[in-house]
Amino acid sequence: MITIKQITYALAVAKHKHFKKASEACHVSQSALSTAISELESQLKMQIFERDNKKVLITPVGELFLEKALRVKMEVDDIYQLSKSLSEPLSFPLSIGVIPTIGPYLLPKVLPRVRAEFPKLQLKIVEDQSHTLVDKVRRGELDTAILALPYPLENLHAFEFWQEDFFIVTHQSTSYAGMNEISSEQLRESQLLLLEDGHCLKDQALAVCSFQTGKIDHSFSGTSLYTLIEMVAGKMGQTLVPEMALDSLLDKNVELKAIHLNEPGPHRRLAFITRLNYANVSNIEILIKLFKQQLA
Amino acid sequence: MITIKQITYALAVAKHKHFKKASEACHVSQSALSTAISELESQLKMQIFERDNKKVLITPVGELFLEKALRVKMEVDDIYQLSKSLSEPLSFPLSIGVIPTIGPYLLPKVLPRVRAEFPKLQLKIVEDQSHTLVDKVRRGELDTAILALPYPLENLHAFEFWQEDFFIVTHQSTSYAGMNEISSEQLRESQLLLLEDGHCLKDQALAVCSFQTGKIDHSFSGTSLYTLIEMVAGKMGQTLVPEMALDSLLDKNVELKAIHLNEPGPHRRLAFITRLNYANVSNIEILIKLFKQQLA
DNA sequence: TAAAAATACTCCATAGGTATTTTAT
DNA sequence: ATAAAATACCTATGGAGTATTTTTA
Repeated sequence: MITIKQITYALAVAKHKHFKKASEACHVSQSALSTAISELESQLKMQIFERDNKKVLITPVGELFLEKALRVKMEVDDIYQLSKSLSEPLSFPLSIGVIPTIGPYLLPKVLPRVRAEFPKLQLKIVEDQSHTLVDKVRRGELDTAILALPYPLENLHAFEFWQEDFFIVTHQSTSYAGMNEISSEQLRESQLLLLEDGHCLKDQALAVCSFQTGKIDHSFSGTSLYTLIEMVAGKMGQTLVPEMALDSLLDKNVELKAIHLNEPGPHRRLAFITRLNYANVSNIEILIKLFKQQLA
Repeated sequence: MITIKQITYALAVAKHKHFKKASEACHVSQSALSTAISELESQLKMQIFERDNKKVLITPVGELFLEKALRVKMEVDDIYQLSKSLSEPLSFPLSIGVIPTIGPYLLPKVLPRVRAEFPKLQLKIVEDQSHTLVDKVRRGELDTAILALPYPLENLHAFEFWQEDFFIVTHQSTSYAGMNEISSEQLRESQLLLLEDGHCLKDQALAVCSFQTGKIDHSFSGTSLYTLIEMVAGKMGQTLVPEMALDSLLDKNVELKAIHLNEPGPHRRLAFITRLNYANVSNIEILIKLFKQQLA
């Protein structure tokens, strides 16, 4: 099997038309280069160079060989180039999954900064529900995904980077509207509007308001937080949204009021998940650092 | 420096998604392949595969690497292909120089056969005078050249393949026209028409008719045998042509007569010349065999 | 005779093999 | 417990160096 080294040496000889000069350019002895070329020629059963003590000529087949050899060399150089560019962090494609109750609110806050800091980074964002994202991460279709915990994760790493409380969004006309804090207990009698099945936010909301099962009208489950907010504006009940979503959801609905849900502990924790042996944890860590800075 | 072997192994792993199967495909042990991949990854400072005891995944950078690696592999395969095709003789480009007093008469006789026998052969034919061709062969611009000997050749191989006599072409109206043989002595009084300086045929003709110098009118030197024949047809004198040129020169000039020049020994010997260390002498020998068959 | 490539010879790095260990399911 | 990759360890090949020889212009 021929080697890249042989090819490199052959190209040097072709360039310098001189074995000694070529060997110096390759930082090896004349002997080493000479035997490498001989070996190459005998392996390929072709004479690439015609040489005597005065000149080095390239044979017609040598010309053909060198043409191909040069292309090999360039491709190999490309590989080294790739390797080098990777020593710079986040300079290669990264695919990130994100759930619908995080993506639209988190990414606009953080991605501009990411793009500014790592202009070479090619980001592929996939929005889907947690279970789909977990599958994709497991199968290697995604490098990582941003989920809201608690969520059952087996054999995956979770890199938590943020935590937040829930807020109850209600209409100004309800009796809750004057409150600044509310407990789940106080919501016992209210109509809670939730996302449809599959959204982890629904399960997390139910977990926080564990008493609620009877009071939830599943016929009103929404497909996104925006639709839920529209329903709240239509006085059909209350809903529960994560803190980071408040700004974009409420900015033009002046008749709506967000009330902090006063329950012990954070309600959801945001985390990057990866396979246990994912290659570029360091990049995730860099992203997390940036995310924290932007969210603060 | 990474090796083609490492690249081959990596491509096999990417294909089989399994180290053991890949190692079998490469006819090496799992251990050898495993260490080769590790070494490749550490040299490139990138993780190409993510592996555990159940699965092998390709990392995003691995994907980039493998893309380039595949191109390298294909180019290298091309080189092996080239090597293989060379084991078939005359399957690669060959440049041949030929002098004007040989080319137009010899090549139409032999090249059709050559093309039939070696359809892959790409022939580049250069027509020029001997001294130019010798230079080009020496500099490696031509693989070989077909010359007429005697000709001074230093440090070149001559592969003689044919020899022929000269004929005197004269007009039917001259006193020579009835003869079948003629000696140079009998030409002493005739007006010889020769090619201009630089054509070896002129020198060879002079050598055969060594006495002639006084009787040659250099103001009539021609640029090709065809022009000389036209001058003979115009009754301006006689000329001397090699045997192989007779057919095409005389076929429509019924008023001309060719007379064998009766001098001891062949008048010119045709030979391929090459550099002493030319790579593909075997191909020249194959050509010579074909040429002889076709000329006989 | 001189300049250049080839060769002889030695040494060391490394590729490859077998056997074993580690690891995660 | 099992399947798979990693590792330890040994061997042998081959690549690289220095010194020398061959070659031919």
